[in-house]
Amino acid sequence: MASKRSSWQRTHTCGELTARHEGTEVVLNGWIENHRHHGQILFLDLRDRYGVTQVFCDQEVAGTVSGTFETLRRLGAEDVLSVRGTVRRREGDKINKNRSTGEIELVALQVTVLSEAETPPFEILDKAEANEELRMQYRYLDLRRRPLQEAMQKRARFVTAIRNYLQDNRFIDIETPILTKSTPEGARDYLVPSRVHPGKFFALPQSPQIFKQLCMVGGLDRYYQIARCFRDEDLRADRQPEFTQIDLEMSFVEEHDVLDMVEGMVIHGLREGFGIELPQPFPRFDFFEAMEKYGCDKPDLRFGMTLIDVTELAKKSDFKVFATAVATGGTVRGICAEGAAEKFSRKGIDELTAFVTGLGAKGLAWAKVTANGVEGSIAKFYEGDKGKELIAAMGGKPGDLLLFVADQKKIVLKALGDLRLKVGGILGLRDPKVFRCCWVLNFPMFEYNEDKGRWQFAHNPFSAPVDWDIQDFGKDTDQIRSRAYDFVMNGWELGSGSIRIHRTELQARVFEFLGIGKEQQRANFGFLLDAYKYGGPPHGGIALGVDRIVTLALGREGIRDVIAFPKTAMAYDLMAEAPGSVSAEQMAELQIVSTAKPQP
RNA sequence: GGGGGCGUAGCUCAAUUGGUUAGAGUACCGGACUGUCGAUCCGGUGGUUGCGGGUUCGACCCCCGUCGCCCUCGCCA
Repeated sequence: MASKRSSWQRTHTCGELTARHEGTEVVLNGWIENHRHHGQILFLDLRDRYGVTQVFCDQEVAGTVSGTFETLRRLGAEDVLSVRGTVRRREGDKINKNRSTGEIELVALQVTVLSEAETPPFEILDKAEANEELRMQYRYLDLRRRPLQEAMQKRARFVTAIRNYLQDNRFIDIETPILTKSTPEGARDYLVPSRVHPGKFFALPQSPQIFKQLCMVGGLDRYYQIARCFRDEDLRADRQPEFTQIDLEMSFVEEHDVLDMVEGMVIHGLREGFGIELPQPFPRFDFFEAMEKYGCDKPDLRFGMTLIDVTELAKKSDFKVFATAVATGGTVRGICAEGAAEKFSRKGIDELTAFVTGLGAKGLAWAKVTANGVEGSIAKFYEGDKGKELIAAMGGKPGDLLLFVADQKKIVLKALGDLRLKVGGILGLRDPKVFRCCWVLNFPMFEYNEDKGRWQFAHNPFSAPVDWDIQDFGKDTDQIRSRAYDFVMNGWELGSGSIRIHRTELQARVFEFLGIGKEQQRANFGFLLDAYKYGGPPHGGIALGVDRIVTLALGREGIRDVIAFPKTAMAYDLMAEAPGSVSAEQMAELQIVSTAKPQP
């Protein structure tokens, strides 16, 4: 092995040399991170993926090849270097305690300049000082920064752990088409023109959904894929036009089979990938339960402060706002912020009030719990026993802050759900180093689209209803539940799945109910409906967003921070300058004409 | 598609609210320096103030348009 190594090639990495290598002769390769010149001696910090090692050079050291000092003297940041030298132990205050390699340095004997670098457009520092636009344009330089290196390494470790777990559980890694068919439901598709079928287009998959279900019909029994998905919608900090899912599907299962399997997978993946230990089991909430307790369908379980219904108490209240809300069919609910009375001044509460009114609430009623009762905006309506009754209902104790919203239920849940997160954030209860997972089950099957004036899928066209034998989807439509579930961590929706409809007849009736006619069914999903005619097994699965999981696990700002080559919010690749123009010949070959106005 | 923020030296920012030669730190270049570790000290190079137009005696600053980046609502079955 050693004989195959060229003289300039590294024997060690920049992260592994320690005091036990003292006296050995080694070769390191890496980038110059920093250089410090002192006349007769100089120091360099040499960086690679594994760490940073200080290189020392003295004009007069025995064994130094002539010219070594002069070469190092003229080099600068980001030049790529091979250094042969001797490992020397550092003593006393020469030790750098901030580095794993800080107890040694490499005394340079001979150097080879592997590549000289122009002054980079921004400095390669752990803390990103250059703006993100510039860093995306020179992403290959940004990738040299330790936070990105860490993200890429841990992401890979996480994905590998997931693969191992699924492999060990008899899942088969199956590739599904990237060139597939557009379906009008759901997100906007990315399209690819076909040359040999002029005027026809492939679509890039929004997810491998249909194909994984066909894998079940195909008897593959347990499928998984680390799958790239594409959606042409406007972007956010947590959305990219292409993103990665852990996609899986299982045959002959019920909800708990999928949930148990995925729970084990997530625990294994976060442990192996990031050293995170998740508390088990993950609580499982019914959709309506989650809405009632947390005011949202993706509860952040890092703290309590659940929504409490005080409608019964409000009914008999002298406080008109409460009484009126109840009398007009509304509800009154509140949250109890433990020990928060001191932390919110009148001005602070005014800000919370502005926050909830911005969400559609008419106002925010508040009360600080004291030893004697309550004080605050509603105190005069809650003197004596009434106040004690309210405090008891809210589970309050002296020093707590009670916040109430009275309105129609939908508004109350939204306002308090968001307020809970905001107050929790202000009180420091949303620690990014704490991780709490849960499941939300039995989502409504349909939701009413006001604009289009019709019902549509709330989740996924293939999710089975809780009641297999349901006959009429038009009756109490908003009460119909599907066997859909979401995986949630720290208030982020990280995965979504369901038990599927595996019977042609039921699937056809769901489509019909939504006004998707026979012809359209055939055109869009014909092959899936056909497949079920030939024996589709009961099955279900889930897809989890890899980018979001990694972002959360590493405590990063957005998913761009864990994607090697991300795009901007305008779905543009600043580095590759994609999308770009194509030649008239290419357009002609595809029989495509652009109607876009030429850009100056 | 709507709302908000930002755009000044390679990079990060400032410029007394419209005033005369647009500054600082850092990077870079040169010099000094035998123990630094974001070295220090001395000196130097570096500007189409995103772009186009307008108002004004005078514009980084005000107005209109435009481009780009970020956040957000809509959207994302």
